[in-house]
Amino acid sequence: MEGMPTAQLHDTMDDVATLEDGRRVRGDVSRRAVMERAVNLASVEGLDGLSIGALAAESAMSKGGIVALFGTKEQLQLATVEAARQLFTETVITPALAAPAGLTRLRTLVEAWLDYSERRVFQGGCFFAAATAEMGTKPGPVRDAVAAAMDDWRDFVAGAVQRAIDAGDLSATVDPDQLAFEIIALLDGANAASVLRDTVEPYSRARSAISRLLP
Amino acid sequence: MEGMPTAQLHDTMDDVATLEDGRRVRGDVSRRAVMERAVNLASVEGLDGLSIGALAAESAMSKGGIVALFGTKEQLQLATVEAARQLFTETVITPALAAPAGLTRLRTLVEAWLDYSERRVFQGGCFFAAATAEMGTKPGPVRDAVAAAMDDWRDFVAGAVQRAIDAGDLSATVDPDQLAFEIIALLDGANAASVLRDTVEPYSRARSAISRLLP
DNA sequence: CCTACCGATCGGTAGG
DNA sequence: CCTACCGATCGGTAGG
Repeated sequence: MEGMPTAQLHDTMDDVATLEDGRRVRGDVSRRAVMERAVNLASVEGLDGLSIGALAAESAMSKGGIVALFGTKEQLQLATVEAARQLFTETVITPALAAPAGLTRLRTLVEAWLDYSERRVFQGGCFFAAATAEMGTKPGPVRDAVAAAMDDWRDFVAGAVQRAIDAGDLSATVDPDQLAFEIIALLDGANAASVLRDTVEPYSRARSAISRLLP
Repeated sequence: MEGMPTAQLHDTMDDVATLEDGRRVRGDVSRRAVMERAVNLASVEGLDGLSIGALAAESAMSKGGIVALFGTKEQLQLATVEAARQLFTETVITPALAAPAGLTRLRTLVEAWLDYSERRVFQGGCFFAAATAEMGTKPGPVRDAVAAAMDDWRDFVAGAVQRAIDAGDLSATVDPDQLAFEIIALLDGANAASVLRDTVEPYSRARSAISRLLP
């Protein structure tokens, strides 16, 4: 490992499969296994509540091992946000992109999101709703990473609306950013109410409100 | 508002020290001074991030002093939720009750809430939005207290919608619980986006969406 | 990846 | 309300 800023490189590279000394490869496998726990722990305890010691215990690993894999706590938090972003993309974005652009894609997107929240893909409900509330008031790289992920998500929804307008499915008078704001607010409202009260009823309310917006 | 706590009456009293149980009176004064800090600390750091030591430092008091005033950390958290509830009521509910029942009251309620969030009555934005996201996944008395406060709020909004229906301002086909859900989701969505990105633009989006719902 | 250890802070108690 | 103190846990380092 001498001279190689391993932890930094890993932040931007997932698949470093073949290396001569083998340690990097095992590191990647370990990283992925630990990340699965980290992402769920953080969705319940928060990104600040995600402690190195607790993560080590849940991963059957020593604290030193976690530190060796991820570096500082802030680097661990950033890796966790990135892992959550990837899981969110696979679960929500990918199914929507498989549907034809227009109203069909928008409806698929909404259903995929509601399903993602209701199925508790993250143990504590939507990871990013929790991270937004927690980090919104705490300036720094972690907040910036969460904000960037939320910007991407909002832009994706607004883009899907624009495509629906282009396809003639929605009126040209619709403001994509405005509609995206409303859809996201209703989705997040359902997630928050469902997690707090442990009911699925809010998902019906969100579905009903959004279907009025997407005629 | 009949159940006004006696603590608030001391505000206008000059000579509290002359009461026979002098320690209790000084305790009440201290409690309210500390609570002002606690509520803001918790809105930024979260209810779990609200530590006895940090609160003591911000209050120019010893840790032992905080413990003597509030007891365990859980009791401190419960007192903080209750103090936040009172401040929310004064800031949002009271102005709405001063307006005539019906659409006018509903619009006043929405404006009071948006103003409450934008003015950062709590340092970290809406206290209850943060508390909902944080405690929703952590069963216990504190989560129950947050959920009860949110239930009261939702019922109040739904009640205001029902009054507007009764007054003939809204169609009798409107479902008060559904409309309350949508209004609250849009308000919370504006709060979350504003805190995360440090913009006021989301408030305009919420205003525009809600005014479509309240014709 | 481990053990062993560091200073700081956590919630809470004892005694005044 | 204070000081003094408790065991546990925090993030992180050293050395292997």
